[in-house]
Amino acid sequence: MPKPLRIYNTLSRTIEDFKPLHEDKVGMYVCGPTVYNYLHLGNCRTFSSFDIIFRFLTYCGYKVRYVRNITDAGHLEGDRDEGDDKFAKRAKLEQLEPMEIVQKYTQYFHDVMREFNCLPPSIEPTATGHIIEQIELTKQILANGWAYEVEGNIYFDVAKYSQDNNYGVLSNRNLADLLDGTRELGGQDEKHGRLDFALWIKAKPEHLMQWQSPWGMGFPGWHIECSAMSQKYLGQQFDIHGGGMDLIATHHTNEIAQNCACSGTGPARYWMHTNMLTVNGVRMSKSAGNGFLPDELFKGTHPLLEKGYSPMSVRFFMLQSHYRSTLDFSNEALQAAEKGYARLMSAMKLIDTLKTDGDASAYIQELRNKCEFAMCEDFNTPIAIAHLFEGVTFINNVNDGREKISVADKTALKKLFYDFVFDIFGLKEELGSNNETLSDVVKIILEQRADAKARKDFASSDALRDKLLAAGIVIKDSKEGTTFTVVG
RNA sequence: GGUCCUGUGGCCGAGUGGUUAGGCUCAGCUCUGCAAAAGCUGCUACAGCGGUUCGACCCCGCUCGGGACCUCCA
Repeated sequence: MPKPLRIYNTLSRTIEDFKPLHEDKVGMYVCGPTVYNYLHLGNCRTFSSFDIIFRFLTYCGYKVRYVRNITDAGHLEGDRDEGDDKFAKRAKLEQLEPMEIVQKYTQYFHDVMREFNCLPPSIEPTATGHIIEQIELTKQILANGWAYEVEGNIYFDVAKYSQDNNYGVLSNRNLADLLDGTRELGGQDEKHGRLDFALWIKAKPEHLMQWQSPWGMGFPGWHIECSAMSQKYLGQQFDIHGGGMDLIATHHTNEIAQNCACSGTGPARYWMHTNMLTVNGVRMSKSAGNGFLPDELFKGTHPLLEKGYSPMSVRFFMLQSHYRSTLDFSNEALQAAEKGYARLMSAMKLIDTLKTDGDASAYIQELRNKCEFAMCEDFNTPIAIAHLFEGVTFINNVNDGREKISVADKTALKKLFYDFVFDIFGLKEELGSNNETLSDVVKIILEQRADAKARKDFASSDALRDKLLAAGIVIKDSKEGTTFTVVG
C-alpha cells in the first residue's frame, strides 16, 4: 500500500483512516441496478466510480471481493410497499414475461458496463437467485421480534427497533423528523407504524414472480435482498458498502436496520455514496425524464446533445470531478473533456519514442507519490489527473528537446502512466487506433503525401490531408515524420 | 415545513489559514511552405456583508442564490 488510505464515511460524515477487517483483504458491496428499464448515465457514474475504487484498492495490494447485485424482483413502484411490481408493469407494457424484461435490461446493463470499461465484479448475485436466503433472514428477524405478519405480509417494526437502535444513523435524522415527513397511514393500511417497511410481500394470484414461503406465496421486499446477499458472500460485517446518495435515506437505512435486527451489527464499517449527475443543475433521474441513455450519448441522438461522445471521453469527464460532488452535464464540458483526454492519450503514445539522455532524477517518483497521495485521500481522481497532466507537459518537453530523461526514468514514466491511466482509471485507447488495416492504409497515403511534399507539390499534399481530415483522420507533421489520429 | 449539501476565473472542476490546482476556451509568440500538433506567455477567480486572526477563498455568524432528501430512481 502506497500511503494510508482515507475514506469518507457517510456514517461519521468525516474522512477516516481505512482499516480493513482482515489485514490485506477488502469486502465491498455495491447496490446494483434494478433491471426493469434501460439504465441511464447517472447510474453509470456510480458504477464507474466504484469501478475505480475497486481498481485502486487492488492497486494498493488488497485482495478485493467486490459484490454488486442485480435487483430482478421485488421492487415495487412506491417504496412504501404499494403500487405495481416494476417488472410486472414493464412486462405488460412491452408484452413480455417479467424474466424477459430482466434478461433484456441486464444484458443492456452489461453491454454498457463493457463500453465504459468497468471491470465485472467478483460476484454478481441476483435477488431471484437468493429467495431462500431472504426468507431465512425474514424468519430470523421475525423470531427476534423485530417484525410482524399481517395477512401474508411481513413488515419490519421500526418503532420497536428504534427503542434500542438509532434508525437514522446513516441519514443523520431523528425518528421524530422522519415521522414528520411521512404521510399518515391510510385506514386500510396493515402497517403498525408509518416507517415500517415490507420484508415479504404477499403476491396476488396473477403475479408471475412469486415463491412459496412460510407465509404463503409471495415475493421479497426490496431491501432484504441486499442484506441477504451481502451477508452470504461477505459475512455479517464487511468493509465497504456503496451506492448512490439517493439510497441513503431509505434503502440503506432499512438495510442497516435489517442487519442489526438479525445479527446486532450493521453490515459495513464504511458507507460510501456517490453524488448525482445533473443536467442544467437538476438531478438526472428516471422520473424527471432528463436522463440520457448511454446509446444516445455515444451517438449524439439526444436533443440536448450537439454530437456524440465516446465512452472513454465520458469516463474521463467523470474522473475530472470528485465522486462526492454533483457533476453537471453540458456539451461544452463534454467537449473539453474529450480534448483533454485526447491530449493525455497522445502524450502517452509519445513515451516510447522519447530519446533518452542524462541522469536519473527523482521527478518521476515524486509524480507517482503525488498521484497516489491524491487517490489515497478519498479517491480524489481530479487531483490525480491534474498531476498526470504535469507529466504530460514533461513528456512533451522531452519530446521537444527542452527536457531530458534517463533510460530508467523513461521506464518508470511509462509504468506510472500505464498504472494510473489504464489500470486505475480504467481508460483505454479507442476509435480504431489499434486497427492494423486502417493504420497500414493511412501510412500508404501519408507516403504519397510525403512524396508530393518533397516535390513541393503542395496542392496535392494539402488535398490528401484535407481528404483524410474529411474522413476523420487528423495528421500532424513533425521533424521525425508524420503521425495521425482518428477522430470521431 | 423539516433535514442537509452547495455558490470558485469565459466554461468545467479541485483545493488550502499566508506559495501555480488541472482541463477546455480565447489572444500573442515559437516551430512550419501553409495548416494541424506541440511548447511558451498572457487572461489570476473564489456570492454579499460582518466577525475571529498578524493574515481567510478556506474558521464563525447573517443575507441572498442553487440543489438534494423527507413518494420511486445510482
